[in-house]
Amino acid sequence: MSNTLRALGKLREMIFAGDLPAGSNHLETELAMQLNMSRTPVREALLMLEGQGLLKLQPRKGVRILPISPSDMADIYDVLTELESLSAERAATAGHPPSALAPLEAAIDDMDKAIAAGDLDAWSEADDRFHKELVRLGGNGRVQAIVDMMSDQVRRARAITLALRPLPTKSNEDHRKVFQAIRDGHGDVAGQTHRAHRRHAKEIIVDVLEKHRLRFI
Amino acid sequence: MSNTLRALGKLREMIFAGDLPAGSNHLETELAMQLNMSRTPVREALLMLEGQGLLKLQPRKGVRILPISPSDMADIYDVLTELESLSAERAATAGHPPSALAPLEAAIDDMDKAIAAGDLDAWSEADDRFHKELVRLGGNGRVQAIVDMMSDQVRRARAITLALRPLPTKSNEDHRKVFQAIRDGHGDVAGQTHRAHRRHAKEIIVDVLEKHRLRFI
DNA sequence: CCATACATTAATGCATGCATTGTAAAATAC
DNA sequence: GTATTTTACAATGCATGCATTAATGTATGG
Repeated sequence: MSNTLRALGKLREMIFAGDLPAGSNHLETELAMQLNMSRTPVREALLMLEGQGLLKLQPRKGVRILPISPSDMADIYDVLTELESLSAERAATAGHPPSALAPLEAAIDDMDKAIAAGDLDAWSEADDRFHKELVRLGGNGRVQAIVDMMSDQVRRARAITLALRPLPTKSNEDHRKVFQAIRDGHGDVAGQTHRAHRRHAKEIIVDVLEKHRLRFI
Repeated sequence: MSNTLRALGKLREMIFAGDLPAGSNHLETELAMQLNMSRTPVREALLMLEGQGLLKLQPRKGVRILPISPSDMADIYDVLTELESLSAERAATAGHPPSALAPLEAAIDDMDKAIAAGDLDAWSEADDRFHKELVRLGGNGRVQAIVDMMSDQVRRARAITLALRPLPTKSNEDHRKVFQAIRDGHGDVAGQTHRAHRRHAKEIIVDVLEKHRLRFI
């Protein structure tokens, strides 16, 4: 495995773990020291991460880890809403055999269990799985790539927002409705239900972020 | 201006101009020679272009310019459809002053003129302008970035498809309907009209690509 | 004659060093 | 004391060179 890829992974971890907090600046040389390699592979990794919107290379000022404002989060949620809803619609009309939908249902079941147990981490993991599986079933590779990228950004915010908002006990009813629509081949229903669900979730998240003045995440 | 950015621009031009045809492979060293700079900035530009989905770095085989299959084009159109329709909806409810909508209407007028004159290039340019302006009015920066990226890929295909399909004389009626809905603040109408318009356009393009067996673009 | 193993070649991954340039600090003038 | 100019420093952009490694061709054995 190449050093560039190692640097890419490590830097992502460091960003998500908060070792490189949003808004902070870091010099290429320092990062290379920390990662124990030369500047070249680090620089290459940084260019990729810049393309993914996680940071910005600012000559002579170091790389700036980009903060996510409530308005950014609203933009991201809007993109996710549309692309996931499209995926739900396509998943419903793609003619997937019932067995292909099992992972989706499993994710919903796991969310129910996590809610019953009050386990935020488990819920969060199962929710990720649900959305990822939904998009996979949609069958559009570009949608998957975009959603993956945006989900990364949301994940940075969720660690904070999860603790600040009520456990989403009701949201799983929506997930189940979407699942049933997909299973029954009702594309329009699947898409519209998911869109409504997501637009509602967006309101809640953005509200939380604004109330707590969480400008930096 | 940095060599990396120059390389980025030049390589893009070369791809769109067909100097680097889809499916072809090129060595870093050769590209560096052609661009009259060292491998480092070329390599950095190539990494960015890889992130944008225009090519793939294949160790020991050179960079491969990615072809776009009809199925790829279908995927891209689906993404554009959803994100542009969202933009139309948001543009309608954003409370833009009428003056802000002038460029949009101008683009539509120019398309009418181009159709009347049978000028394919002028129509293509005005159509680009319409879509770009629509997304700008939608006010979501991430949507703009994604649409820009995907539009690049469509542009590679259009040079071919434009000559193969009938002049889209009817499509401008749809554009005008979308414009009116935005002007009148009817978000739902704007979004749904644009979505229907785009889904129709997708069918035509994908049909053309498949009929002509245009696997590589 | 075919398959497998080895050798050769060349492209890439990466380290390193240097020139450029932006920034900040210091000094000078007002 | 403040503002402006100059100077010095240091981070980056990029060229270069080397080691690694994969692909191709060759040779040998079955």
